[in-house]
Amino acid sequence: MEEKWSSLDLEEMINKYVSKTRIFRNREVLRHSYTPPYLPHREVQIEELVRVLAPALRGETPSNVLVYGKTGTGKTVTVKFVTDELKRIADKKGLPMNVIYINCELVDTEYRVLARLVNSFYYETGFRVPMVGWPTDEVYSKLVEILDSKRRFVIIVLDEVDRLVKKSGDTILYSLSRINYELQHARVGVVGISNDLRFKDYLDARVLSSLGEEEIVFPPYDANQLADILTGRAKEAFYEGVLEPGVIPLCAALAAREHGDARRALDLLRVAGEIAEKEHSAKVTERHVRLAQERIEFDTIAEAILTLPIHSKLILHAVVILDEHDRLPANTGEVYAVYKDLCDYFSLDPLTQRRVSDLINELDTMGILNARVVSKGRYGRTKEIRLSLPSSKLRRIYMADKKLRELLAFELSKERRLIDWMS
DNA sequence: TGTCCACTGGAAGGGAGGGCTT
DNA sequence: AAGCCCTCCCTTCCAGTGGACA
Repeated sequence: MEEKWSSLDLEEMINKYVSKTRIFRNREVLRHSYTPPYLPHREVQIEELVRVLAPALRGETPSNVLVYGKTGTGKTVTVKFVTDELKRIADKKGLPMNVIYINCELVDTEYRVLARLVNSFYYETGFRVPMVGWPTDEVYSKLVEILDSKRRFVIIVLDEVDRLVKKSGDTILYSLSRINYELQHARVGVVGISNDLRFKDYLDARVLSSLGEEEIVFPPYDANQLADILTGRAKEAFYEGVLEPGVIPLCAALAAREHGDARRALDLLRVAGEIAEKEHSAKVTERHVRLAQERIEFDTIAEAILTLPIHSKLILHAVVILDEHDRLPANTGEVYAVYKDLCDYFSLDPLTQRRVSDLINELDTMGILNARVVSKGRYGRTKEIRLSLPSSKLRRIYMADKKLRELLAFELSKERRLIDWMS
């Protein structure tokens, strides 16, 4: 084996490896899952949170609290930071405390939240609730039973709780916020984290009175604050002198434009570093940041489109076809007609217009389409549908997917018929 | 001023697909 | 195997509607 390696190959390999590690000292620091030891510009919120939750350490019932702020304002990381610390201190004091973190984007029904809560005690009970199958109230009783099996403090963190409520209503919050009344030995505090500032509007007054006892608002970061955050992380993440001076301000400025999203700022910096690394460049430059910006935008949208269910893909493509025949904005009826043709071509049963109307709304929320309800008076009330990005970009994305590529064949064989239909 | 278009979007419910207990 | 239960995706039905037009 060894004799196959010439010293030249080896030297090249070593150089490659060396140059590969020259940019990043530790790129993990730039991921949003990373909890830094210090959170700049969140001192006020940290103190608020401590004030609300710390009573648990004195053996009192902690208040429930709602945490608001847009994405990337540091809500999750701050809550994790504080609860980790509480847990550490509680452990030191020999006080039994559990912190349970649930992201409601994935766990988005009452049943699943309860099941997840029960299952988080698996290590203690050796018991698991299946992800489906049980009556919901039985899971709840089981939870109460497990919680109350001994004296303890439990902090339940529900991240993206607005999603849960929009999808499944607020009964789960109601039961959780009242759960202390059913417990003899244990005490529960709920921390709800919401991206939606109008979240309270969705809540029943009874839930609001107990869950919204305390509120903490996380304002967006401005460009200077973002720059501070990035500077702190960059020290750890990059080797010295690797970043050109304009890089951090540019990342901060771009992210500040995006409602002060620290997550986006970190992504920009990390991806810029990765691009520089791939180019074997010795430095990360502003050009790399611009490339990173482009790539992140493209990747997000491409990912979303490629994972769409087939009918949504067909609907989207119907709009693309209409666009390429200069037929935008189109209304629901027109999109539906082309969509039905596409289904026909693929030998699929078309969905009803009602359902398609909902899927169009979904594509709109994802930012792929732009659908606005308008009234055309005599000619009815409908949606005005446009693409939110050029069809050429969509085509580039299609090429990455084998099945989607078939969509491109559609026009060739059906073009004449479509043109007939349109005139 | 009323009519009427082309839908919208809520409500209810079906049924397939998952999984439980007995 | 039978009898439940939950979720997801979808259909069916339908009252409601903003505004151009007669």
